Amino acid sequence: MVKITDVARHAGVSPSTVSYALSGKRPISEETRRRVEEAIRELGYRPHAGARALASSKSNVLALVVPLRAGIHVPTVMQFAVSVVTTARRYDHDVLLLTQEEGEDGLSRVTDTALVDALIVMDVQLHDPRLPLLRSLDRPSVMIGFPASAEGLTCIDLDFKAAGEACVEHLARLGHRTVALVGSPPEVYVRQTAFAQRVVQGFTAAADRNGLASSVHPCEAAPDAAREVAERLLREQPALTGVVVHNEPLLEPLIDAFEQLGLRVPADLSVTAICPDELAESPRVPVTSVAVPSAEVGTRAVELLMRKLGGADVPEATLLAPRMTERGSTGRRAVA
Amino acid sequence: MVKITDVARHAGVSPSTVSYALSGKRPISEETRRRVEEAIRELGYRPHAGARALASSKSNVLALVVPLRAGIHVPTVMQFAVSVVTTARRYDHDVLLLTQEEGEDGLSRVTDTALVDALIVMDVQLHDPRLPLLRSLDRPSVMIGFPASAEGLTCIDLDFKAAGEACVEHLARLGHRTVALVGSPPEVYVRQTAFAQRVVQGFTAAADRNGLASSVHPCEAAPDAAREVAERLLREQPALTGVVVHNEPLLEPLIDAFEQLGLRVPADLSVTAICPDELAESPRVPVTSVAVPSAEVGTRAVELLMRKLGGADVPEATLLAPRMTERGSTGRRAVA
DNA sequence: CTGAAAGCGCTAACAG
DNA sequence: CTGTTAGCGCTTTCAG
Repeated sequence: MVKITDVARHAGVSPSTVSYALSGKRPISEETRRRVEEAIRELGYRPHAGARALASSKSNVLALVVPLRAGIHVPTVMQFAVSVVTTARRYDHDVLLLTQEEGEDGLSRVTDTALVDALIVMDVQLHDPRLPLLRSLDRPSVMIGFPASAEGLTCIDLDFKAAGEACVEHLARLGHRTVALVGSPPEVYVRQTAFAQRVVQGFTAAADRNGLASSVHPCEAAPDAAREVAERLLREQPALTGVVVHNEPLLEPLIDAFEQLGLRVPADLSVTAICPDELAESPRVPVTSVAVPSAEVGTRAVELLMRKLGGADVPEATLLAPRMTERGSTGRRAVA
Repeated sequence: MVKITDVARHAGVSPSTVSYALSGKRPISEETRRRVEEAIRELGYRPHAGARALASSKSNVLALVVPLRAGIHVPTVMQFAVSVVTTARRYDHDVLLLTQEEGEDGLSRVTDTALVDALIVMDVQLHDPRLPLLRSLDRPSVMIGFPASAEGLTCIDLDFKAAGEACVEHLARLGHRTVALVGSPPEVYVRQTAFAQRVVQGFTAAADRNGLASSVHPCEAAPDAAREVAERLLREQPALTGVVVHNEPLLEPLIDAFEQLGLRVPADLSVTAICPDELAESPRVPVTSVAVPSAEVGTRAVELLMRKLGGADVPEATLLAPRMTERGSTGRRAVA
């Protein structure tokens, strides 16, 4: 293995000069830098990560905790993870993958052993048991999602309340008077995952504000459930002309179910969704939707973390404004 | 930070004794071990990962390279990753997540810097550009999938050829005489991803062996494509009564398409698939399938790696035997 | 069965 | 602008 002393000797300088040439933490003359760089190239030198971590108290590794549980949309998690890795690399960091399963012990383990410098935690609950731990840790963290109190922590996510509102406002503008929200599976609400509830809040508030009749339906992510909820909606709200779907796997089955029940989208029924853009684009009738911007959330989360690692202050809460794209699934309410 | 010397002092022993108590690399008296363990507990000691890595030349971290490209089934990748992390933890290892995007440089970076002890590489191509690198690396690796030559490397995957055969044998046993394979998107074949081609080989060989008429249809993973290919199949092979689907996202849309074309499954058409079990279970008609056992592959990959890290020899190729589960989508051919 | 001590390879004062 | 040097915290000979 070629080490820093080898490079130093080869370049005719001291090890510290090589180190500084690499880190840029002190000025190096043009000529010296050139010689060092050449020696590094010629010898194929790579600093030893462990030695670096030991000497500098920085591992340049971030931990990413991914959820496993029911009701989370796997491709979204994956896209998020990839975006975290990609962005972390731009800041010369790597990413250690942890599962939710390891729980709080996992978090303290990787921080206490100095394996990682900072943490990104996904799928945060309103009263997440990890909150006290994250507060007490000496290392910075960023949470995806919003707990009941973000005091002393840093959170980021799509503004799901505004997303719910945006969908309803859009439907209201198109003249719809009766709307329904088909939401996440019941267990998601029971766990008090903030984002699901915030969609409901936004949906309901906007409906009330606009004088729309509205109802909310948590729903399992199975095709049968789609059929069921579609039937129930038509039975209970015959005047229904606008639907907001916040349940990724259900989007297509639900549209199918409505069409099989004789409703044309968007002629008879306008459908909007809160979901990743790719998903909204794929159904036969592309769906007007508010994007769940996983990649952007991942990028921004890493950026926040980097600023914290740099000692900067960052806002406790970062809400990404919803971005709605009109596609073919919404239209003006047909006047009876 | 509490360090090993603190623990040693607290327990009235030397640092090396603490180290050995922790690693078990030399015998420790009952009494001493007790005192050390208590000191560790009382002080909340955690060994510094970097210091360990430096002193022992072992980071206890594995790299996992995940693919990003089109045509791969994201939930499968995710499930695999989770199983790798979970299994790695059982062996006291962590997992560093790398994207395919980083390419060969990424691999050499994490090994040269001694960030990781070993590598797991997914989505291996027949003539994967990373093969020479993996061979030259001084650290063990395991590849998911099979390249043209596994000489000097270690590979593991489902035996896709046998899987293709199993599907056809099953259909043949049920009396079907004309079968078709709806395969992965064309780009997957173009990239020469071995698994896709091996399914074709197995499918074709078994069909020929059983005297069945057969055809193969690579297919985009879009619902429209499902409709198209369904129509084409019926047009070109009117006698078709058995279909093998090796294209996860297409499974449901394809069944829908057949049914919309007036074919009942399994009364008129038997459908089998090669896909994760969860996917086969979810359609209205649960699908007889050969499981793509991502979790098992992940577990086994880590186990292979651990054996290699332990200096043991492992087979170059590990083919997991296909496991078929009969569900509702296949039946005896109706005699005309 | 245990201890002393020499590094592992790098960073960051400190000194010039 | 550069060099010297003292650690960072742990593992592992070597010695007993």
